[in-house]
Amino acid sequence: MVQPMSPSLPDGVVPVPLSVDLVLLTVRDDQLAVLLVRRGIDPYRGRWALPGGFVRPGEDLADAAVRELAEETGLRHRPAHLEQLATYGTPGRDPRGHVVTVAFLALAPQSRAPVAGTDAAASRWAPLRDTSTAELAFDHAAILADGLERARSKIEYSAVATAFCEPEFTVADLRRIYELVWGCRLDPRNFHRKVTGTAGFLLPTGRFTTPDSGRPAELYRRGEAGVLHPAMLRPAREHPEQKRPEQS
Amino acid sequence: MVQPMSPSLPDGVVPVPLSVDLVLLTVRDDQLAVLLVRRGIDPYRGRWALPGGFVRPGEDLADAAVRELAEETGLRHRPAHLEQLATYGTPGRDPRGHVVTVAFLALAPQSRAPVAGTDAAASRWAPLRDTSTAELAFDHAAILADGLERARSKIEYSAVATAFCEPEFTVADLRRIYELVWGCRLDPRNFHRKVTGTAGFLLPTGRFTTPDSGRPAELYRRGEAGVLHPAMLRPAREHPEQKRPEQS
DNA sequence: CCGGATTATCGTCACTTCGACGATAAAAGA
DNA sequence: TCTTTTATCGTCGAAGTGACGATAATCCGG
Repeated sequence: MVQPMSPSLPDGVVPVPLSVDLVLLTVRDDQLAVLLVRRGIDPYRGRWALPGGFVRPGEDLADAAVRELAEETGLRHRPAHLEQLATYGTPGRDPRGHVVTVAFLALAPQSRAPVAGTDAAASRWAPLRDTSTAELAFDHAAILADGLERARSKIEYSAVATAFCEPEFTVADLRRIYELVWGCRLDPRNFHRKVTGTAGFLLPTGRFTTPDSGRPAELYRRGEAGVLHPAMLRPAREHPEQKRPEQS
Repeated sequence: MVQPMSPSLPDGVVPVPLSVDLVLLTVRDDQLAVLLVRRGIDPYRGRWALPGGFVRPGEDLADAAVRELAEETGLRHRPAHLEQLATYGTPGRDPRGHVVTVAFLALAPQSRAPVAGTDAAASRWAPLRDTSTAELAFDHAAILADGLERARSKIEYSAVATAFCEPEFTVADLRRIYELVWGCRLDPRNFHRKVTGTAGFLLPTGRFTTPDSGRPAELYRRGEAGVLHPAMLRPAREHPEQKRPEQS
């Protein structure tokens, strides 16, 4: 019996189909939105799902996520932020058998995330406030909920909220991100004090916006600081009911 | 052509061997320690590694982690805390080919984690302060580092540090956990104020220890609160050099 | 029984940060 | 000029924290 150069796997190991799925969030039309694709094949044909697909042999997980995103939605750019979310392997989550999926959370500004490439009907930005997540394929509603919760908690203590912003943005732009992700209103004066007072968070450019109304605001770029210390405090929910920010 | 009852996978999907690995931490002999097992087969035969093994068909990931822990080390109890850490799938991390592993972080008190069952030489508690992680098999040194960092950050804002403790413990016991996990000294008075002042963190039992020296301390149980708000603050490192707590 | 040693617990105080909110600045438009 | 709008700066009390003094409750050795 010939031994291969590299040791072989133990007997009885049953490999499993492994996929990646993405929760890609952006802010679009003053709403937090998630990218969905319409499934063209069974199971769940015609249903909306998170973009994703199967990992190829020898492919890194994050690479597979970026590749699937490009293939399914034609997005050219890497998302501004990409991190692993969790792995879902509960038996029965896929009717085709024991399929395990590694979910990623991605954040991108609207300018880097136009939906083009494949046909427009196959993918869309779903605003989160009025999307019924119950209709998503597989366990994607749960994955989306986990991704949202990760995003909500992560902007508390890190600077990833800038991943939603264009390269240059105002303090009000950033505040709107926090308000939409958290679903609450923030005091403009305290928010301004917090973000401009944290060393390394924002880099002033010296240039200003020319708004239709109101005083011009200074433009900033992301700073080097990856963490916020102390953390930005999410206002406590007074009531269990979801508080939404008002639309302008 | 006969269609099966459940839809089949697309052509070209190559399944991947999927394993689970555990970073099981405990406090033992006044030191933070991780459970390691000695590999009996190639690759890395004879090297120390994190406990783990391959996921069986139709098996849930967390179940696989608990099963492997029981099989390899004879631990009878579920760890007091078990959470998914991350999934590692970089090509080349396993010389046998493209093996993807889902890592878990587990915390347990020493009383629930004696190493027995299989032979003693096959598993051991490795104290973290003087263990060379460079000798671990596969990419387990990186997984261990990620698990440690997760534990360090998670005890800041959650009550999982009590997972290291016996059912009843003193404030000093809990403080020692924080000191060992963070590798620093904490002020006993401020720590006491913090943990007893956070509603729902600790439940007083009314009973007391009978120590060899010093005033008796009250015994507490874990409370219902899963989160600490505001968070317990980890002292800032003044210097990049690692500060270790002194031994008694 | 009386200090000393040891550890637990309570108090104090200066400092920082935060939430609430008033005041001012810089633009557009009437 | 006056109002509107938005951005930015200031102020004040409440709460949390780090540093550390004071007290309490147990040992042990005289």
